Amino acid sequence: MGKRPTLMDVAEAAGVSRALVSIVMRDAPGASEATRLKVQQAAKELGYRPDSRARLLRSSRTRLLGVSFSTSHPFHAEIVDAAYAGATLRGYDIALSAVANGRPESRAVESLLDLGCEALIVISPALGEDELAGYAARLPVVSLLRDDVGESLDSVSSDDDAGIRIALEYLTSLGHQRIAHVDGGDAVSSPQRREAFRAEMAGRGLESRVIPGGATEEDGLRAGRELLDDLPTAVVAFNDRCALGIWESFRAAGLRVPEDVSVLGYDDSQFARLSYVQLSSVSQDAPLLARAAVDRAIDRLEGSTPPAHLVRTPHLVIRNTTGPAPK
Amino acid sequence: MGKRPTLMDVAEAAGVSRALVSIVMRDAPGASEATRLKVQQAAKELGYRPDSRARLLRSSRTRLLGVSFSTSHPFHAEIVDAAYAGATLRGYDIALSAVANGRPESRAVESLLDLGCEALIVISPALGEDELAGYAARLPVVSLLRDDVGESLDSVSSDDDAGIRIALEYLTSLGHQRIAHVDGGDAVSSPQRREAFRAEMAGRGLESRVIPGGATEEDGLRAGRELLDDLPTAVVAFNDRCALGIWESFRAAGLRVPEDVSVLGYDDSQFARLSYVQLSSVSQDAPLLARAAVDRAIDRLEGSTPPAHLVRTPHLVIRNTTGPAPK
DNA sequence: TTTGCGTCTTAGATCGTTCTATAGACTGGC
DNA sequence: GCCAGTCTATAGAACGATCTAAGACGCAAA
Repeated sequence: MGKRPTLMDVAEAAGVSRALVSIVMRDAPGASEATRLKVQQAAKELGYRPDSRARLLRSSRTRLLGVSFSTSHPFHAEIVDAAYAGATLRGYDIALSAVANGRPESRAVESLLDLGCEALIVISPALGEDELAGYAARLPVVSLLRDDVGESLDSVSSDDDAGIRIALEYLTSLGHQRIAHVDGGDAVSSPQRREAFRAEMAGRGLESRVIPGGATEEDGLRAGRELLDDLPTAVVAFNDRCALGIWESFRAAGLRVPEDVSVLGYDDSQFARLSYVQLSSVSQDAPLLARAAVDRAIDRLEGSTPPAHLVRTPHLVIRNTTGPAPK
Repeated sequence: MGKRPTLMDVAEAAGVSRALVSIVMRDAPGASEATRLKVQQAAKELGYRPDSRARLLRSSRTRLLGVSFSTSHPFHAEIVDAAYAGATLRGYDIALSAVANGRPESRAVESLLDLGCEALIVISPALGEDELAGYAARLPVVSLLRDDVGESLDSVSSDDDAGIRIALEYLTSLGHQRIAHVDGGDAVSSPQRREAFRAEMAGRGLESRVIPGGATEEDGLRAGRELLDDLPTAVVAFNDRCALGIWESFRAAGLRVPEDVSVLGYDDSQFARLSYVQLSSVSQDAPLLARAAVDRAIDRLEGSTPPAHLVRTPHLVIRNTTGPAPK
């Protein structure tokens, strides 16, 4: 297990100075084509890789974006995926830190800070507004999927009001009047969507019915059973997983979806897209949100724009679980 | 956006030298209780956090374990979760790198290398044996969930032969004779499980039937439809997601599970555990595997044990999708 | 007073980079 | 044939920590 080669080793092998090797490795101007080749050759032979710790330490810019995500939320993985793409496109790199069992968000964020990230993207932060502001005083922080984070942070989120509105426009246009909402319990965007549902229903002169739910299939299942007593013609779920639970409870009761009752999800997650599921859903478009968050972080870093709260409008993806209201 | 405070700043604030602050921050011997308190106080007031880049650069040991995982595989998230726990328990930290869309495994691994990780844990590596060996020549590499990686790497995997054997022991004990296997297509452990199935069935004097499948619900759905023509009494799926697809296809055809046909999954993933799913499954116990991989990496690092191939025996989790063979 | 020996503290080198300033080596214009 | 201007190459100081070796101090023994 030999030591890894350093700039110095390459310099000696190529018969030039350290600085010149550095110049070549960074593709910086100041080296002739001939020496460039010679150095690159030597570097390749030694299997040299620049030590990012040393590199990051010296250069004031690290070009590192920190992303904290949760292992228990598959949706986050889609975002991480898109964030990588967006960052490399703009010449930045991404450092990942997970919120896991026994590893609180604060720990995840701090480890990113120690790594020397220049900006932070926190997905669905559960931290308090004060703590977030504390971090935001030191570097640009973008909250993804949550917007009530105070004025010192950026946020990129999806317009829940619009999402619910679109959903209800669609359902009422299909003739639905008795529409229920299964909420997300104590999940992050739950209150927002619940209130949007109430307001929107009221605006249409319809009676709103809200059942306590949650973010998982289990929660949906429970809520769905509760709905059976007095079946609505359509249900708007807090998210897709919840919708699947609701659907399952209907199925178990011998009801057909969408003939007897329509079920609409939220998130347009991979679950919704499965060929045998084909759940109609309100799409937040994770990749788009991720790109927006990355761009926001970099813009804050490079320009001196003030924090902004970006809101994207979701759109409807109609599949097989919604249809005309039963007569 | 003020600069982050350094050791020097703390030293000045506390009226001592840099080195002393370093000693206090590391809890190293060589400082009196009085100065300790004074320094800690000053550090807290300035909001000082040691710069891990500088720290890592100087000290030869980084105590950093690199973990590469895939964003598209929810199962990996469970492993990452457990890996964090295992590493902190032994005083190590974890650096994460994802293989994502447009970010190949080699890139993920190299970024971990640049970060200064002392050992690597690669989950279900898709890299060639040669490339893996190349990395293994420089630092301990543990392959998780794949064991055909050559002699220079460690591997921690689950005994697929035993898993399939346990599954068939169980099913035959319930009276099943006509058992089909839906394989994983070109997924990593697929050939292993397929051959184990063939061998085990042959050993029992039963005719084995193998249907090409895959790792997702879609694949299961397709395979399940194929099975309908000549229905077996039990199906062993490549994994849980595949099993769910199979189940779904049976359901669509009006068949009851497990009364008409038993369906057995593999992985005991979160999907299998869902209350309305309750899929019987062969459990690989992700947390256990993750812990084993972390321990393996650290042992290699600290002792000078040679690479080993650890194999854990999976166990059966019986839920509601398997039952006695129909008469 | 000097020496010796802990304990506490410090200056200075070091890790592998990047960056600034400067030294040489050419060109070309007059 | 000399000076300005460009290009290439180098030395040496950062970056923010750790680590080694040696200095300052107090106190007991010679």
